[in-house]
Amino acid sequence: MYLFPHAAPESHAERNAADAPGRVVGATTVLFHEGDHADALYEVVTGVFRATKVFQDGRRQVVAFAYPGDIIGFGHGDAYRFDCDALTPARVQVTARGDISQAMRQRPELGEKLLTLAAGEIASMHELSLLLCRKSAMERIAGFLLSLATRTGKLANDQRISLPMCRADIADHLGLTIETVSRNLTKLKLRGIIDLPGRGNFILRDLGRLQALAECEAVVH
Amino acid sequence: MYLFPHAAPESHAERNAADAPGRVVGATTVLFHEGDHADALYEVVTGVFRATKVFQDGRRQVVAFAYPGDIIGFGHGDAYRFDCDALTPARVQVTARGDISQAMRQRPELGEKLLTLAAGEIASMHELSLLLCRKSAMERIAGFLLSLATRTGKLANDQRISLPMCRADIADHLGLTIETVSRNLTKLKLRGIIDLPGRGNFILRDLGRLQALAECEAVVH
DNA sequence: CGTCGACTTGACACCTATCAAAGGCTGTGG
DNA sequence: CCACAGCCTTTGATAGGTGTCAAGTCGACG
Repeated sequence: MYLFPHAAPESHAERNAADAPGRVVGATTVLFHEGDHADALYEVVTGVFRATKVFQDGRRQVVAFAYPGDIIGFGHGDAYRFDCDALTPARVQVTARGDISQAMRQRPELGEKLLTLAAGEIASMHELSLLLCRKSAMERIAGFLLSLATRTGKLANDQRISLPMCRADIADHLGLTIETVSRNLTKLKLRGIIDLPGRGNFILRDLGRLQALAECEAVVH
Repeated sequence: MYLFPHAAPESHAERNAADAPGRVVGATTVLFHEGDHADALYEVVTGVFRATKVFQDGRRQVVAFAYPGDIIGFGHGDAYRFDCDALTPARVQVTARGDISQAMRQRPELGEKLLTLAAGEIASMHELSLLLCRKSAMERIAGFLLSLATRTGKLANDQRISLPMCRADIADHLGLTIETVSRNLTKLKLRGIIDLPGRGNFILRDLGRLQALAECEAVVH
């Protein structure tokens, strides 16, 4: 289940005996800030994380949402390129970079595994760029909801799916505004394609029509 | 200079004795199609390649342009996820996946190098998603021109920079239309920020103002 | 010189951003 | 338990940007 079950010694500075299955963090906990020395990889065990890039003029982009099984920390040089914090209470497996290099020398097959994981990250970034190139807001939002359903393993009708991110996060992820996101979600609800039973959730009602709106294969990973 | 100088035996099916520094291909040569069995990595030595994803409804996205030093073929599973062809005459170093696995077992440090390259690919996909999230067409186009200047090592005024892709490629890369790309390039020319001396080239005239346009919105009609 | 494709330019409609205000949920304090 | 404050979300009106359709220009090539 874990990427490096033995790679990180208990004596590591960021560990303590209590968090055996990984480090436990609360919602809003910051894993790292842009510019921090990029010295670790994080494997999400439970919960959802958010990676955000803030521009000088105050605009924001949510580069990615990380779900259990995702690795956070690829694609940075010496310093992290964006901020990362937890949207929900969560658990992460932290592995120092040095430990990874060492482990790879001892277990060469680990390199291939890591490369596969990095390839998965590249694939999901491809998916995001495909989403962002869609011209209409409805296509992007439909595609986004489908990717959430897929990643949570609930790609079926009448499943309650968690929506841990706020409208602003969705908007900044898709290059839209809060209002446009809200309007289109309402439209989907009025058409009977989804339900919005309360904050933080939605329910798929007509998967087929949602896929038709997204109008492409909704393959994530 | 090359990633795997010894990894691929001369007897490999896709090799012949004539292409010592890599395989030579002409413009419009197709490296692979979407759906092909993904059995190789390609390192661009010279020339420019284009990775395109075509949707059922005929719309197209140019996922990436690959310049010398870039690796093509990360981020696919068993089958390639998009098409890839050459925009110019080019040379590529082809390495079979099997050779890579084998080489990694023999030289563990190669795994780290590959991982670094994959990280670079992830970083450039992040850049693309940042571009695509910009709301205005001018910001995206300015950012795209700057990335071209950077990648060709000509990030300075009065340098002639090759623009091997057509307007449609740029448009499909940035989620815009041909007309919008054309109009904004013309606007940049009228403002004296770039020159368009002929097809397939542009010249940076005012790097500072182009960077200002890419970073934030300063629209003067 | 003529044809063809790529590019440019123009007119208009639609979609989305923007500005504004109201509604609803949540947590806190009385 | 209720009232209130604050934030998130929804909804409305408007304007501007970009897509769409259409025509015209430029350059390459036979």
